[in-house]
Amino acid sequence: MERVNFQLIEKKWQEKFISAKLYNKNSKKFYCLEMFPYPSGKIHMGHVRNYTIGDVIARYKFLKGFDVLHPMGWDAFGLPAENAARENKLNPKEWTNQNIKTMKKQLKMLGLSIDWDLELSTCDEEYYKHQQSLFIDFYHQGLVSRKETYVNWDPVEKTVLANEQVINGKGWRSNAVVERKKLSQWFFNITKYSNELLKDLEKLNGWPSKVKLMQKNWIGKSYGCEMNFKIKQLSAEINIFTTRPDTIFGASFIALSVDHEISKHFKKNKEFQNFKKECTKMGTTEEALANAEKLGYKTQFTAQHPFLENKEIPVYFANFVLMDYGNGAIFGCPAHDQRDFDFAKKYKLPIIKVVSDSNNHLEGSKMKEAYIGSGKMINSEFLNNLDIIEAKEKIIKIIEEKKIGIKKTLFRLKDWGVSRQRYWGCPIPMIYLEDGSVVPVEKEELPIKLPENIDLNSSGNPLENHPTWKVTKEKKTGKPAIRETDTLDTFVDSSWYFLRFCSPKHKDTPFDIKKINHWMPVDQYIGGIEHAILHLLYSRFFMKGIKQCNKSIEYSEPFENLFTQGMVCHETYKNKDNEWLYPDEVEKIGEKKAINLKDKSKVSIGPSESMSKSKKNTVDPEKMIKEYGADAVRWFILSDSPPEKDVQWSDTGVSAANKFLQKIWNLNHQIINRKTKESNQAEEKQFESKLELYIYKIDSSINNFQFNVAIAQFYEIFKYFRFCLDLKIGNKIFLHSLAKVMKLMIPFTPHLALECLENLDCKDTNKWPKINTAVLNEVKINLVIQINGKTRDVLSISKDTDEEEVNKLVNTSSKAQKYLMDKKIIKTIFVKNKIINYIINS
RNA sequence: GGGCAAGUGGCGGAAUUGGUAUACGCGCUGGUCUUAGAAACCAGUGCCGCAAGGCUUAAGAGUUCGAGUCUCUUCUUGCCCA
Repeated sequence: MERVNFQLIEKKWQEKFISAKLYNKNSKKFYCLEMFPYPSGKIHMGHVRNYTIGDVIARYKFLKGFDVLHPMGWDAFGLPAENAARENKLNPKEWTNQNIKTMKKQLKMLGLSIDWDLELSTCDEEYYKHQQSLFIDFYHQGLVSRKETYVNWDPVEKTVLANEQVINGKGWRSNAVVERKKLSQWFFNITKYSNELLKDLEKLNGWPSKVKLMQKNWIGKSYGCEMNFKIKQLSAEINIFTTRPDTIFGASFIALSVDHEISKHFKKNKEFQNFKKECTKMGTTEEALANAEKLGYKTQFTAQHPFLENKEIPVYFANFVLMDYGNGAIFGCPAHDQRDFDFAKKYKLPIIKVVSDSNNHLEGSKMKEAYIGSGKMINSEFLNNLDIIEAKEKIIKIIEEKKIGIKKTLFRLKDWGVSRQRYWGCPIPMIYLEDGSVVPVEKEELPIKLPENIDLNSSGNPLENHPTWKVTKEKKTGKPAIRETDTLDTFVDSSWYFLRFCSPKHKDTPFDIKKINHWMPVDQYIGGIEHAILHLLYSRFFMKGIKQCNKSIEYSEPFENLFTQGMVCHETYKNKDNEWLYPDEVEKIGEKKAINLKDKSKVSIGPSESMSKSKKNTVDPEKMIKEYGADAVRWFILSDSPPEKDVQWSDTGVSAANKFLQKIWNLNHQIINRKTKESNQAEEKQFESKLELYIYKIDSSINNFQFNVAIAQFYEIFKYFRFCLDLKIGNKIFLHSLAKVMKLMIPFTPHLALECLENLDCKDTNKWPKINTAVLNEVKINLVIQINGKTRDVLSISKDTDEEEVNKLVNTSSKAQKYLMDKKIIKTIFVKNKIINYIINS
């Protein structure tokens, strides 16, 4: 058998793929983008899957005649570089650049059709300089502001933690109990676009509905009203917000945030101050608030119920009310809100039922939990008998008429806090003057560079600790100033990189608007589902913000089509001491049995999970490429599962891929050396039309992102080729058909396909074969004969045979006649090209 | 607790969108070749049955000439939000 040396042909073709230009044909554009990687060290199988899928699409579209933009870059800022730098005594920049070098080499080994001339890295001054410029533009447009908010504060690391860095209320690294701390932070005012971000989701027909739903829920539009409550003991009003004004007659307390302005009356109250301190020990996530024990501090104040003259409602401070929700004040209706219910139970407040639950007629005082479903209003004066939606509308109308409140729309979405007390990020281009004012730096001063000599070993903010970096002057006036020492959240870096790719070397401004208007929006964006909310939402916001700054930009949504691929999984292994083992430390000796290679002891096999370093269930792509070849790795990662679902990595699977590709190579040789004695037109025609059918199926499978189905078709095609080798088919037709199929292979296994095509002396390797739809109709189809809905025989007939003809053919089917003999046919159902079903008396 | 998605052989999965269920791959079984193994090739492989045939898409019901696909109920799993 002829065998191919994959190492050799891969090297040969990869040299031609470098800086692959898939454009300049001046035809329709196609921007194919995969989410760029974080340069963590080496590529992992998740990258292999992501970039293989992208490469199939890019190469396919190119062959289909599009001008394809297919760039790659590096999401290069971020905390791991600082941690690694501390451990390895390396500068974060060096560490990052080393990783980029390694990973770039590895990506090239996969044979991707990437135009490396467009490469960018977010930690390059040439990139972040423009990001600082965008920040200043946003600032001038009112899209950036500085606000005081609560953050998760790690008292040991002396830094702010993101929500995902808080694990069980403790810092992920220090393990210290996280505190709630008020800090002045920079924000992007993403909430200014809440409505557009929600509304424009409807335009995104090429997005998975799952992702759109997640974004919709995240933005969380709801409506309710503001309402004023008079405080009896003060000449003051409390302005509350509620989404359930219909439950006003069930109100039994008012709960305030400890930061509500009423708290000024308790400045000297020790008990209250202790309570307030207690509240700061809680995290800020919604989940933390929901799960925490509800605590309150009762004030001496009471509020007048707006509709019940004789009713006064006690006022509490409560730990579950935050200033940034509504106005830091709510009214509590225990019967119909679980948090309020918990609170009322604890402080023995009345529980008044105002919505009837038709299945459960319990008194409020006997309820075990809040009822939050729908129903008719009860105990609610003029709202009685309305359902809750009608009641809500009616009460808001009355509140507005009485001028004690106003209808309001509320979004769950909060402004995007971007300040990070970190070194390895984009410096925020703002300065603080001595008079207390905060101003942006002049654009000609950009980039504000990170200092090279930095101490990362002390706690606190490294830029703040730097002896000289923050000391500066205002350019215009020469007045002394202090730089902002926080850096930007790395999500900012990835919120506009897709724009920079359109003109990555553009000097004076972040991008060449003409280029953007040509290439944008991204026609196909491909990445992990884990970015369904934040990255994609921030990028959508940036696109809208950038459009606000540059009116000549023609697009307000960055990603036309989105594909979210599943993860790569592998079994997990543990040794007898319950420690994780890597797959290559283990030998499998059966389906569910494995031994430790080191000492032959028993290994327990755990469930297959998403590959992660912590569970050591990873395989090294580079090793796999060296062992089986890049084409086999690409082939396997696409073949085993639909791309949107998780895939199980299997060594036997990739080895099978390698064997199959060898067989294709061998078959190519067989066909080149094939000699035909005679040819038969009918057989040739059948051969050609069947191939057309396969080509058609592969084409539509690629279009539908069903790469696993496309690959199954290839297996069938080559099986069919082998079957036809001995038929009376002229070799010219064979060679021509083979070349066609090898072209279809280019997106999947570019090295092998191009090498074979070269051997076949095929010149136009940049064109997808044209599908001959006329031939498709000449293929024989299978028509099923059913009797009483059960399949009894199958007819192989030409397309569009009519009922009369089919009936005649049924008469020749002995299998069918067995059931039809001596029986009366009551009814016949005939569906052209599909089925004939006879209903008989049985 | 709410929302969404999904459940098909030993395993990964396919099914022209209501028309032959189990394509294709892995694994397994038998055979050819070989001193032997590996590789390669050929055949078989949902379940019951010697066979004819019957049964089968998480479970149950319904609509239909016909349901993996549509509707309802139940169960299970995954993801997101709480």
